[in-house]
Amino acid sequence: VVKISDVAQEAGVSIATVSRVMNNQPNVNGELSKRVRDAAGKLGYRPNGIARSLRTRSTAVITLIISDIANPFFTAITRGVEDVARESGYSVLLCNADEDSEKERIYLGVAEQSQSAGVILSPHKAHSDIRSLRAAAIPVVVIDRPLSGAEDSVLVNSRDGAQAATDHLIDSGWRRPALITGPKDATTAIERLHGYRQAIRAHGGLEEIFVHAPFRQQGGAQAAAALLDSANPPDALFVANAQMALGVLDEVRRRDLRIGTDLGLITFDDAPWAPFVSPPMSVVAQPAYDVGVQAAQLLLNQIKHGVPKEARHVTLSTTLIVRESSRRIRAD
Amino acid sequence: VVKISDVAQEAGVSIATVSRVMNNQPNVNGELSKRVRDAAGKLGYRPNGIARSLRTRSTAVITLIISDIANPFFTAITRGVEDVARESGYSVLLCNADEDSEKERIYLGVAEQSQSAGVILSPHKAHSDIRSLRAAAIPVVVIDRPLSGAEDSVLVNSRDGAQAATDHLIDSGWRRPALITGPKDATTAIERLHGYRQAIRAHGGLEEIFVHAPFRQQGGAQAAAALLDSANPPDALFVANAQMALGVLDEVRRRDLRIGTDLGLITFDDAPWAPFVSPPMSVVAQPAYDVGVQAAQLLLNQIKHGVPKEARHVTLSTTLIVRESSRRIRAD
DNA sequence: CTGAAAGCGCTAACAG
DNA sequence: CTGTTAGCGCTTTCAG
Repeated sequence: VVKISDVAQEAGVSIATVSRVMNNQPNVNGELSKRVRDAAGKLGYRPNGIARSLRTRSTAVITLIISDIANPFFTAITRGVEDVARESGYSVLLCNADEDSEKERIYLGVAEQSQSAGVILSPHKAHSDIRSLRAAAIPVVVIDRPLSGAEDSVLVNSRDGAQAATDHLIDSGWRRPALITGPKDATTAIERLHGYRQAIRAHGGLEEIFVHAPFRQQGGAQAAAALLDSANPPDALFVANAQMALGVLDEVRRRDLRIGTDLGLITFDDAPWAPFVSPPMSVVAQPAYDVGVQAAQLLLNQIKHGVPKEARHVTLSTTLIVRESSRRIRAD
Repeated sequence: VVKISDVAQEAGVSIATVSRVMNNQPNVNGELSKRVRDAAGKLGYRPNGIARSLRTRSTAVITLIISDIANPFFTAITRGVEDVARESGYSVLLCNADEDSEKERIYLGVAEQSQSAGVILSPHKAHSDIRSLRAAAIPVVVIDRPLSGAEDSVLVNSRDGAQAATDHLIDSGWRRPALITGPKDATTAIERLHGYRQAIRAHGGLEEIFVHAPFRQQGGAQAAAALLDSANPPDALFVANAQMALGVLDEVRRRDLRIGTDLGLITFDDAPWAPFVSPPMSVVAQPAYDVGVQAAQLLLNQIKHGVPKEARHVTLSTTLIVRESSRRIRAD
């Protein structure tokens, strides 16, 4: 592998000069500069980023740790952070924690040890351990699920969205709307539950029916099965994310239930396929791309101006998109 | 930040000893070892991975560069890679080249400069430049689209899959099946075109109808529009990936076409939503997870035993899954 | 404007 | 079994 001293020798200058031209610093004689570039080109010199990082204690990459790469919500976020990161010359390294605290811990470790310029984290559980990043003075912004509150965050108001969805189900004439939400220890799952409850309580005489399940297709399927098999099954389902919704759809089909007459359905997240399933799925859409954009901006800001003493929190809103799965069509 | 010498001082030993215990090397007195661990714990010492890498010229991370994070084919691959990488103690850094040669180039650069243990690449175009990785002696395996052939690869036989899909369309009674494939410079797009052509030619008297478009939802929509607006429109569509299929579905709906009577439809990739759209989508499924698994195994093998003189190529097969979108229902 | 030299934090001979 | 020491490849004062 060719290194800086090789180039220096080839060009007949010192390594300091090579370093200067490679970093486009001013104060270099034009002719020398050319000689260095030629030498570098000829030798195929590629600066060693590791060595540079060790010296400068910095890199131009930001680490994005998401909960589940198969979830369209997170992929949309990813695009958002990539778009703004790139504008500022940063690359983004994506880590898929896969709803697993252990994987998350590992990736947090590599982010730290690889001297990431900053990390955007969607914490798996409320007690993800960010301390080592703070100790290493690495900027952090938290997305989707809040952490201690001491760090910048961009969240979306799940609760209101859930309430709106539940209200909509009730207003559409469904009498026993149930909620399939995520695990008990996921903040978003709990927030969605709160919103659902508020709506149920606001209307009188309705029963709260809900079940916790993993934020996965399987989880949705099993939860739906449990609910539908119960003695007094719900007549409508509000599902807490798109992945689970797919599982629910599977279970619904297996039972030959007709959505719209036998069962109402609405889900969180406007997945790309939502308009095309049968019938078109009503959803409460999260501004995922925007979450990514704002998180990246917050992070870049920290990278430039240092970690702020006062954490900034931005909260985005959902929007209810009514298609057909939630409408009630009288069978009679 | 606390470094190795701080720990050494605290524990009253040399930095070499600290290094040894941190790396679980044998030949360390039990008592000293304990003292070091205590000191490290007390001080909150975290080894600096950058420095370590600089010294050892290696890391335990493998870089996976995919073409499009929103494409379920690639997310499935990702899982496969992660599962086997993790078993061997490697982390995987995911880079979304986003069907953009420039982004790909940048990520290739960070993989090299960050001394990645190896990279798995889904090349955007057939002439992606891998040379710097080879120069840096970084193991590479190529997936999905072939490169020069001089590197390990795991591909799937698109051509046969495409042929099978087209045959199926014809056998189902469609008379003017058209293909919507990817860009001209994408190998997979071309392979699928070849397969389509083979099928069309094998049956006599059929016209070849195809259009190239970006491997995106938008691309699918525009291609479908163009085809459907043409003087002599096709009666069936074979779409080259799941993303595009969503766009086609959109266009079909806009025109109020009934799939199954007005139009036959089949697509590459068994996306999670494929069974749930209306009507359930026939697909030719690629063994995506398996592609990831095999690629990771090949890579790990290279990392352990060095780059083989003879490149190994594995080719996986597709499987045709007939659901309803491709069946022809006589309107009369 | 250019070069010499001092490290960044860590590992790995090499002695002891 | 433990410590000393020489770098990994680069950036950056500090002199000249």
